[in-house]
Amino acid sequence: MKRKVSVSSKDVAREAGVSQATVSYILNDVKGVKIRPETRQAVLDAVKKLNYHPNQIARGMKLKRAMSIGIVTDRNVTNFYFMKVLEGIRDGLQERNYSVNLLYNKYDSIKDAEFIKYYNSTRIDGIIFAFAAVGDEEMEYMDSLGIPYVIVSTHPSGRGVGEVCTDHLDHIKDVIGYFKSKGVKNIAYAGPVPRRLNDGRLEAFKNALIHHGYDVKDEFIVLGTFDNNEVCSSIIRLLENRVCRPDAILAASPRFGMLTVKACHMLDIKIPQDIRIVAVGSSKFFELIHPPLSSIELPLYDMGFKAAEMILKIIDEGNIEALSVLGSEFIIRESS
Amino acid sequence: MKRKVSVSSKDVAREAGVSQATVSYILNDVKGVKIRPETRQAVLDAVKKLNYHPNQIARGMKLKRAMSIGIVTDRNVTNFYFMKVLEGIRDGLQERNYSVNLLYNKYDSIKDAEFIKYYNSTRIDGIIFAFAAVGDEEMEYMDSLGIPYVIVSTHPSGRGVGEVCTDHLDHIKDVIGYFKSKGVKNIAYAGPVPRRLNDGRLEAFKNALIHHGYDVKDEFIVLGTFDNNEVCSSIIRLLENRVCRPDAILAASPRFGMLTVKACHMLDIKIPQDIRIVAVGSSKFFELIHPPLSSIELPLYDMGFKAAEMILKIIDEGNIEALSVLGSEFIIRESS
DNA sequence: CTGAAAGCGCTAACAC
DNA sequence: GTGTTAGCGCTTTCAG
Repeated sequence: MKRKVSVSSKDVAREAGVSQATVSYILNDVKGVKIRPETRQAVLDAVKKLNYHPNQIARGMKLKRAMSIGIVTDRNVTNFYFMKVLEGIRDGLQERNYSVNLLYNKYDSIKDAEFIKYYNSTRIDGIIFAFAAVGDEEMEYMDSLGIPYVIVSTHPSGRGVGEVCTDHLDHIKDVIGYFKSKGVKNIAYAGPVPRRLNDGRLEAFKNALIHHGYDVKDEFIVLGTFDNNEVCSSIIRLLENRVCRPDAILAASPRFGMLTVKACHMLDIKIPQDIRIVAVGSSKFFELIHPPLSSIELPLYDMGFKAAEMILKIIDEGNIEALSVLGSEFIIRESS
Repeated sequence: MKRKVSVSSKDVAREAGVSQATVSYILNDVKGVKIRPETRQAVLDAVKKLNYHPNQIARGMKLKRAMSIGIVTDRNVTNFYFMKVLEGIRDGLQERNYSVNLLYNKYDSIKDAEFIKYYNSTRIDGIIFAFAAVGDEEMEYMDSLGIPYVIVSTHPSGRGVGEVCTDHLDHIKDVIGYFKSKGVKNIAYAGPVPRRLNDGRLEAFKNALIHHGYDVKDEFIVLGTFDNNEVCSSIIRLLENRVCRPDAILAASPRFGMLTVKACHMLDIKIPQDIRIVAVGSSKFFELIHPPLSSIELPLYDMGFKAAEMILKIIDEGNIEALSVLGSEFIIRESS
């Protein structure tokens, strides 16, 4: 399918009786160039009359910019997190007329990763990693090539630059405090087996227990896998513990939160009467179950928006902003 | 931040001792041009040595192609549907080296919709609407401009071209048949108030009832809004009906499925002993609740992949393929 | 088989 | 204030 014959700035220039340069000056509001009002008006009229749209590809070529940012994610990312962050990214980039180019994080060697190729071939000007597993090796490689990038993550890498994350772990203390205020005696933890060194959830939990004067008991910590059934069984085992059953559980992710509720349903344990549950993280399904699940909500949209601002700043100015930490919020629903 | 000085095809040509044209021929595998093996090898070596990557922006300019497809969605789309379709689209486009440009479906007048602007300024070569509300007006406008587009939707527009959808409604008959085989007497329906003429869910339900010899009873049809609490209350009212309680429910969407289960939990109704539930649609949360929810699963990934193929075909050949209908599948879990 | 050269639509010195 | 002009990096006739 052929594109309609496109009208170029040359056509506009001819129509308005000025030069191409003048058209460019006016349309891009170039500073330091003064244009007579009637000239400007003539050009604007011509633009409208001819229905002219600057060819961004040509513009990009001249400026050596793609006007596009690659957003890379792992394929198995929690949809909700990613979509929400994406919304923020989108809006942040949109303000500056950058577009979102969706990429996946799949490669054998970083050298032939898709996002590297895209950068090298000028299809994107920078990269935002949204909940993608980026290791030191990757970051060093990108640094060595001078590729602008920003990481948005729940587990900051600790590099302290080009990164946006959240203080959700700090709120675990609030949750434990809340449990305590409700007279809870035994608090359990259900979360994934830590797969990264900087996954601080379990540690934050333990510290919060100690902070509030609870003992840390290993039998109240269940670490689960990718397999939902396995996780569910583990939680059931925890809850069937006859000696001493926990009367509160902190679930380290939305998935573990849902599965904890599921386990309770299976055992006919009443929430929150028999057990209180709070999940770390956001999901729109928390409201769709009974009872609605309390949680530490992440500022996902804002994280995306901030990441967009950051990457553009890096591209424009070359200086990398410090780690940006945005605030999470402990939302009490009916499960706690 | 400045890009590293880029190496161009000119550099490669010089290095290999050939002309730019030859480099282009070799790298693009231009048919009808025979290259001597040693020349080809020399160029390939030079490419590797200089770490050359063709500038896609320049290429796009010459070819009058952005090598990018705009994916537009409503902002409030069900994440899971969209993400799954997106995966398919992504893989389909990737094969042909097209990239995914994410756009939102927000505008006052179609004339200044973002996706129109993107097309006009050569940032995208075509559009895939993924679960976005596109009306006749929009389609006519795009047709008049000759903009290539494809619609992926659960409710086909009936135009019969440039569209991919699924036969999930046909499986409603299977669900009712399944209920019947289990000795179910009263089947209820819970779904959203139809907002589009081509939303055939309720009608498919009624037809399926009749087909299997059930009566259509209005008091067993609950139509809900965006408000989850309202919907839940409506379903509870349905279930508290003393005269005659349904012993099976077809939920017309994942959200309604979840809310139906929630209502049962609130009333302590046992699933599937007291009531059987099946939802229309896909969600990864069906496995995270108790009991796991049976459903008619949509071929989301394949729909996306197909849409990608279709849009590229339209762009390349200008001819629009007929409506493509992909198969859904009734999956029995524990709730039915 | 390979090279020279034109030009896609735009921006940005540099002239006037 | 506005016009002239030289490319950006690529593809593609057209010559040889």
